[in-house]
Amino acid sequence: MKIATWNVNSVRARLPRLVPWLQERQPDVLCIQESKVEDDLFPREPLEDEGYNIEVHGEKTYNGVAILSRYPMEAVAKGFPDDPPDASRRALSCIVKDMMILNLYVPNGQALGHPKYVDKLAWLDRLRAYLDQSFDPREKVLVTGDFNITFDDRDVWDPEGMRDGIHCSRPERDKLAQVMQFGLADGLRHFHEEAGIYTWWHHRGMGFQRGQGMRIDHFLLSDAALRCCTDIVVDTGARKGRNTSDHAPVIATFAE
DNA sequence: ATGGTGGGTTCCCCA
Repeated sequence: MKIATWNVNSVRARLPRLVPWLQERQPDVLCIQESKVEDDLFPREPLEDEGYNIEVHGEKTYNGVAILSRYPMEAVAKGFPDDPPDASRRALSCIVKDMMILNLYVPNGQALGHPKYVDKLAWLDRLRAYLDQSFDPREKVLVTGDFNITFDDRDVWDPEGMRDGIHCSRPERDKLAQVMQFGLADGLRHFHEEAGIYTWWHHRGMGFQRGQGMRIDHFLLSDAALRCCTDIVVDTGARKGRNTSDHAPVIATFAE
């Protein structure tokens, strides 16, 4: 089974890249972030035509998550249990086969000290509480999406310049570590230790062409999920050329 | 120190 995550930066704008990518890579499940569309305007038909069931939790203009799955999705849950009705749409979970999947779009945070940064840290506390409340670390649990946080210097093209920058600061990394302590491992690092594996590059200033990126899209796996995972790779090919997202997809493969 | 690009739907916000 192949499970992928991709911040598409608008699912409607990305359709001309997304549909051929699905045909080429044939993931069984795709977790989408930044769909940027209300649920009743989500482009269901061209994706259903590729053989996917679709669950959405979106909003106008900003944020939004969705899951495409060739297998039935059960126990679908939208947002956090304590979300107010107007909360930004950032979390969507379901069970596929025996895997609990949680798809996240973690707040960006903008800059250290910004009110959005404070919100980001608080949101990560609520994520940990949600895991404690609704997930079982002894089961196969897969938490994926755009975390907007790097783990360490290997994930950053300019670690010195970014030392206290957004996505790299100590408080963000500490909050991510707190989430991991639920019983989750950084899946990609189980297979690939080298520095310079990135999932995001700025659209500005030829970031991708210059190799100026960060690894901020992750697969966090419980022990049981990690045991049946055989590899996790970034599909940098999807970041090449025109009309791309600023993120590349990440693909995890599991033994059946 | 600043700006550069891209998406949405704004007369600017967000990443």
